[in-house]
Amino acid sequence: MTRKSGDASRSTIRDVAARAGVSASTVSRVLGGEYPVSAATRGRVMRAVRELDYVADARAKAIAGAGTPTLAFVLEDITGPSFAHMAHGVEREATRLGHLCLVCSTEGDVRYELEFVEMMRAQRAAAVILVGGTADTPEYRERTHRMADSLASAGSRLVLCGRPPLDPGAPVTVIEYDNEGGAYTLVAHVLAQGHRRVLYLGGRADHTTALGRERGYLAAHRARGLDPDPSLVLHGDFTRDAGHRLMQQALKDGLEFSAVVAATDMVAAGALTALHEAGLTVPDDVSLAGYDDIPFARDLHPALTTVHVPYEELGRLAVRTALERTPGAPDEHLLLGTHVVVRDSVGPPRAR
Amino acid sequence: MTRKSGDASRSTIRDVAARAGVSASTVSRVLGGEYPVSAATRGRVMRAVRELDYVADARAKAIAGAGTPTLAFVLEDITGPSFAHMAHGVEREATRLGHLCLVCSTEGDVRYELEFVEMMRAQRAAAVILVGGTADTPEYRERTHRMADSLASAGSRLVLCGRPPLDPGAPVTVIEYDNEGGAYTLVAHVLAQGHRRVLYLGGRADHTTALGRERGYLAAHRARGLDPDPSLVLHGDFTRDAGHRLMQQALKDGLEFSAVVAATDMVAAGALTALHEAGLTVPDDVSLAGYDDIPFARDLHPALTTVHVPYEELGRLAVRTALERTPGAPDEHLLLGTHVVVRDSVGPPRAR
DNA sequence: TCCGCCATGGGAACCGGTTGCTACGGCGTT
DNA sequence: AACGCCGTAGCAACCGGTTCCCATGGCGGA
Repeated sequence: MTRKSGDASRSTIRDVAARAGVSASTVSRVLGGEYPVSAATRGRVMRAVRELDYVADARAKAIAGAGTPTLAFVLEDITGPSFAHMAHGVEREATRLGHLCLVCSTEGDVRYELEFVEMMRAQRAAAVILVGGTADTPEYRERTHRMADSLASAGSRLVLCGRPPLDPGAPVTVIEYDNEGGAYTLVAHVLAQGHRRVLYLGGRADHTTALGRERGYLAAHRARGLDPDPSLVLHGDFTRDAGHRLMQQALKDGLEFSAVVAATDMVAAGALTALHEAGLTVPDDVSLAGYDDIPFARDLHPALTTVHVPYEELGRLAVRTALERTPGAPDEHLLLGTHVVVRDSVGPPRAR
Repeated sequence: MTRKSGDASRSTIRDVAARAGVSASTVSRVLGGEYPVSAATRGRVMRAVRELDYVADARAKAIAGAGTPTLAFVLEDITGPSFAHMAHGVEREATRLGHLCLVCSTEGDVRYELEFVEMMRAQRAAAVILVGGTADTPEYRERTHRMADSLASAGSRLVLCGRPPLDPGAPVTVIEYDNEGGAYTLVAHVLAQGHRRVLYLGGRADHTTALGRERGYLAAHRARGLDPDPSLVLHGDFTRDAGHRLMQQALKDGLEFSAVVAATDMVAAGALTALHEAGLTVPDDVSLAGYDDIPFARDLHPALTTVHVPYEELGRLAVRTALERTPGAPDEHLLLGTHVVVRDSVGPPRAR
């Protein structure tokens, strides 16, 4: 059992003090660096620190007022590319600003969200960031509003990142992107090619992100004086499997359409495979578009026309905005723009 | 400024005690739930808690011995699909076991790793999990060995997840998968189709993961009595862009090969696009294989033959093994199996 | 040579909790 | 009616730090 030297499970500041022959306050000051300490004393202390391999307990520091601030983010599933990019932005900016990051995923079970936020409040997180869309229900709004109040009254802050605002009055920072606008532009582009029956492969029917995109889909139709056939909007979730399944079903049901807009690049990928499997070619037989512009999108064949969303920037802004906020200030609400990336998966409909 | 009720920035247990007309210890006991308290007292305390919207400071609890344990993981970039899946496994298992998760990403800058681990040690994390491969240098091994000792002597534990062990003697838990074996089987499969010149699109030349796969590539050749042409192994990183660039370059340089094995599905995706752009078809003109089996792989066209790695399981095992470990026990080293999933991107070479 | 100041280090209170030990009061026994 | 027990709540010590405030000692200046 000859471990380096400090084999006592954990040494405290008093152990260091004893070994250096000084008081605990002196050790604290040496480590703090702000207070004048003689070179000799500093040397003795540092040696003791090294010999004991001592690191001050961050929790004790925190409680005493010093200590690294912490920030928390909650998302549904880190595995989804858009979530991952937002998380990445959050994490990068947080560590740039010297914050630690706590993370939880809810696996889509909305009840966990409440629980997690409560834990984060107990951790005295400087901000709690809810990343990505969610199922929107009156109960959700009310619950989340309460969380926002709780957090605010504890000097913390609730941030909605990639999720629409709650009812006005909730003390929240909102960083979202123009979800509906992106879909609108994308679908307008598809319609401009001459398509009249475009299938929409949506996410869950009550999901804020899916709904926003669906609204854009509908608005683009109406703007052209078109009345979209309700039977052309299908719901699933945001996975490639959902896209695959939905597309197969639509084909099997003999739905009539000349273009497909998927709620997500992932969904589009699954749909594309189903199309291929059915012997259809894109975009000659049917056009296909996605949403998110994940790196993979250009490697599909044909390269996927999609909407670019600045996910990472979204995450960065979420933390920056929340952390730099002055307590009295009005609630911020940022709306980032999106743009469609035209690649090869959308073309004119086959002449009939 | 009429916020709910507790607009004082944060209420302490003593505030609650005062409001309920009891002592702080009583409040603690009511909240703890283990100690007998009369119904009347409990009621008064709970009311005060509700009115003040009180939550006990988790850091203070932790320092006092109660408190939620924490676990930390460090990875290069959450944005990579394989990292994301491991992270997901870690996070899920950690919360299942009632642990909080701290996360840091190093952005490939290995120096951060040390810094982060030190912070995690200060946080008294129950375990620190290093997720994914890394650049392997003598300095890295020595540094990491020291981290392991530090952590061990503080009652914590260093876990290597998806990364090979250090020199024996380092107190580490290692959960890795058969990186080399997977590559061996995959390349053997490619060679069995009759290919003799297969291009290897590798990651960074000193990266443990890239190297393991490269070893498998070489071993498979040798097992067949083949001596692979060194000019056929190219290095980049694990992104689709690297795959795209490397493939373009190889084509431009007039390298001769009938199959391509990419270090990663991402790399394969970029390579596939470059191949398409050059007017080549897969697998008729050239075969292509990847590694990782990310969900997207089957949506490439043709569907990608690749090696499946149980990433999520890897993450889960990392935390379970580390947390369930009994202090005296010998160091664990788990090696998970991989298997190749045969899809449509590998075929016999074109008859010449 | 004496005085006073400043540099330096220690003591103790405090951060916000938990918990062992003790004291008190009400109840059931005999 | 007196005794004793038990259920309940409070005091105080402690977790591991930080920091305010004060004491001490060495030095320079007059």
